[in-house]
Amino acid sequence: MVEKHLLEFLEKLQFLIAKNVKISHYGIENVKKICGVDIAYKGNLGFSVGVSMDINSGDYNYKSYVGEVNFPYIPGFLFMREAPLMIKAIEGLDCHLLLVDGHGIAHPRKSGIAAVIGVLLDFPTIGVAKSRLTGDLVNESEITYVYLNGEKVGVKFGRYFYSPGNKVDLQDCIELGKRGYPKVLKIADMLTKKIKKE
DNA sequence: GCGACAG
DNA sequence: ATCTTGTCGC
Repeated sequence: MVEKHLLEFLEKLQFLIAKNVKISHYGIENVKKICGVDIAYKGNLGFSVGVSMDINSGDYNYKSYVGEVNFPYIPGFLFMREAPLMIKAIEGLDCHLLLVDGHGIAHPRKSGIAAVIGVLLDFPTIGVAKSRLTGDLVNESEITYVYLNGEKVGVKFGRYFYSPGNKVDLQDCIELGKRGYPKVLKIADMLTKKIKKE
């Protein structure tokens, strides 16, 4: 159980993170090496894996980190549960764009886990989620956007949601979404479950 | 009060 | 996320 005053405090931090999110076009068509991070659990143990992949060759290498996780999952505060271990797993990896399992600014306070990690590391990030957290879906010329308070904060391709974390824009998310679910995240997810079995 | 609710 | 076999569908 997490006290109300702590969540209110965390909300203040999220507003500060959101204020520091930089939305600008990155141009992911030029990205050669991309990273992805995910986590799997076994009780209170979290197994996070960060993968760095060469877009052209498909070659990749990864780093993992195991640690105890006690903060509960609370919609809107996922970062408190997963960001610490995710950051540990990806530090040192070589790439210029990081994909995070979860939302970016498609969040009630525009501070999803991909935005938090992007701002803390001052690095380009895009959030890729398997389901909706907030916002309304609106179709506009072949594309499904996620609207929050009259603003486009993400897009949906297939069954996945893509939203800016930091230093990228909606166009980058659209270009990523068009490629289908990122292989680097699929590999991270696979390694994450494999490692927890050992 | 009721429904929604990333992983 | 995780607990879990076979099974319906593209």
